[in-house]
Amino acid sequence: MSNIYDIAKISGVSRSTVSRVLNNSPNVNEKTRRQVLAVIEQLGYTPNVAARSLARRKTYVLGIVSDSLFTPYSSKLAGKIVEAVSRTDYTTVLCPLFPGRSIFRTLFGKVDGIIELNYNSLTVAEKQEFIDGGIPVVSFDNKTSLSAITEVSIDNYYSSYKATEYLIRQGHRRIGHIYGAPYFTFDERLEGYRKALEDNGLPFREEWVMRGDNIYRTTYERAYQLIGQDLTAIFAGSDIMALGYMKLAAELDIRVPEDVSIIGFDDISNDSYYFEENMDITTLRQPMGDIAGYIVEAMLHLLDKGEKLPNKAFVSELVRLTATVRRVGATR
Amino acid sequence: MSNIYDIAKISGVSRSTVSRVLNNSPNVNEKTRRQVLAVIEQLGYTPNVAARSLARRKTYVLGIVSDSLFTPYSSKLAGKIVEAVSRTDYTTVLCPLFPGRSIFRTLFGKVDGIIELNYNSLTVAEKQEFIDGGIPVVSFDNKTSLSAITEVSIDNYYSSYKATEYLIRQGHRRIGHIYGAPYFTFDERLEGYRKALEDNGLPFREEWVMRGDNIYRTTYERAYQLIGQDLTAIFAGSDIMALGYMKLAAELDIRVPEDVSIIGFDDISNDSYYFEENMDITTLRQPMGDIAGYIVEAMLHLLDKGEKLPNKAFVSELVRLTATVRRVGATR
DNA sequence: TTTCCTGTTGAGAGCGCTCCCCGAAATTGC
DNA sequence: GCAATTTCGGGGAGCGCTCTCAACAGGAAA
Repeated sequence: MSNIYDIAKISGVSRSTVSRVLNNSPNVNEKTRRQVLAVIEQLGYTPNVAARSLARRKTYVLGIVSDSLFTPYSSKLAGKIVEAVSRTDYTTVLCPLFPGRSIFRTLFGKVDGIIELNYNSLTVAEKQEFIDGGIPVVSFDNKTSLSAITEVSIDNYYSSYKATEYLIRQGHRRIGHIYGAPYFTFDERLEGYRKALEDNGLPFREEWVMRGDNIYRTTYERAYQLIGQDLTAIFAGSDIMALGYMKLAAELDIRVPEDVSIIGFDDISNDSYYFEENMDITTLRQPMGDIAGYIVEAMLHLLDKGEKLPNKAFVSELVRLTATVRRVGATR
Repeated sequence: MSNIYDIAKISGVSRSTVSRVLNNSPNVNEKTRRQVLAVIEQLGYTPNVAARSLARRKTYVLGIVSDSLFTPYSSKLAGKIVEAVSRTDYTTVLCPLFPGRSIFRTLFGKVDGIIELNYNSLTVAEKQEFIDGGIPVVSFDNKTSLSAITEVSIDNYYSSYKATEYLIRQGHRRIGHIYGAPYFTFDERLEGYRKALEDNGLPFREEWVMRGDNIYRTTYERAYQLIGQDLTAIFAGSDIMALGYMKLAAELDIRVPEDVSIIGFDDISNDSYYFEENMDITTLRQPMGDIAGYIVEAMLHLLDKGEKLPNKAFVSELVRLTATVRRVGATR
């Protein structure tokens, strides 16, 4: 491994100049810069991270904290974040949460910033501890309203509004909803549904809203409540509930989408081994790449400029899944 | 953040002694050690990783390389590995594979060791490059037979043997198999099945082996081949194929396990949102925790002692999944 | 008593980089 | 043509640690 001295010697400048080139300082002659750059390229030199960290008193590590990192949804987002971060000077480290041990103590001095992925992975007190310790926090899917934190989320309300409106535009008048669980995500989805009906002069009817629990099986078992209502469309708070409903529909020879149109939420088509190719369902897909990009951007702003980017809620994209959906082909 | 000087000053010794305590060197008086330790504990001091790395010329980072890290199976294993590593002095970093950029060049100098997760995530040449560069490699589910690499895998052969034997013990005589794809994993599973039959005096019959492709839908479509054979049990090369078979069986009013017993492979019950509670199926579950543990142990041996631990193949555990299987309750 | 251990401790140098400060060279203004 | 700037490059110190080497007790051996 070559170091900054080698580069300096070969290119005939001092190590200070090399350092300036590395950190593209403006105070270096264009010719000198090119010279040094050439040598760096030729030797395949990369700055030693440890030395740099030590000198700059920064770790260049971002911690990704999540209480359920290895679920399909989280891991997909985590993957995108890792990828986005790897294009910067930073690296990421996934921090499993160990009960009992203070997360702040384990991480303080080891990371420059914290990215929190799932709802309430960290308590408000823990987040505050990081902020007080000078470690910026960016949260996904959390609503703590700590002013120092950039909060990134899904615009459940507007996404649901759009979905419902889409159904209305298709001519549907009797649209049901499957509510997930008393949790802000599902509340917002319900609200979007309600508002869209209202804005389009359609009544919101309690008996058209099935109170579910975001579980496939239970939804299937209780979906008869909705069947009797003679609905022409269902907007489900999540894909798994949409699938639960569809299972019952299939048994009753109710065809989708001929007899009833379905819109789900979250796009699990890539996660489920079980997704049927002959299904025809529309879902709201989160723009994971954009979300990850914004999370990282917000973190860099906090880190480099000490400046908070505004909170942002991403609107999900309405996508139709038909026989063309791809399935995870993994062996196991 | 306090440093080694602070600790030294407060406990009235030199920083060398503190360093010795930190690295529990034997050459330090028991009383002094306790004194220093007390101060460390009191101040909540943690050694600066960057400084240590710089001085020791080690990064204390292990790279996890995988071409499909964020699939349920891989991420589960990755999670266990991250957890196991976090109990050591090392940390892990997930390395997304960027086509075009040499993985060696991106990682050299940044990691002390490489853990390769999926089959052929790295080419043999790439692995060799790491080894030549002094970076040890531990591979999961790879069979390159590079002598420097500790290869950890599933004992597909013996696991399948056990599963088939289990069926035979249950009294089954007409046992079919669903083969996944021309890939060593499935070849070994087929072999185990064949050998178990043979050892128990049962004939291996080509028409009882369905040549599948490890895809749910396709398996469902082709499973009729097996139905006509009047089999009493099926050993499927993977759970998704088992499920595909079961779908057809259900349509034909063939009950599981009353009419036909099924054993799958890999235990996707925790991954699939769709797993039915009223299913009754047996599967071969990989001992992920043990596997991760051994991978990390092997890596530490390579790192600390420069000594390769033997390759190891883990036998899967035969588990019966019934209504009690837990489903991932995640919202999305 | 002197010498030699052995156990324990301290001091120095250095890991590879950044950043501050200062001087030399190049450029500008008069 | 000379002084005043500006631009550019070099050297020193230091980030927090480890590691080698030397030193210094105090006890055992001679």
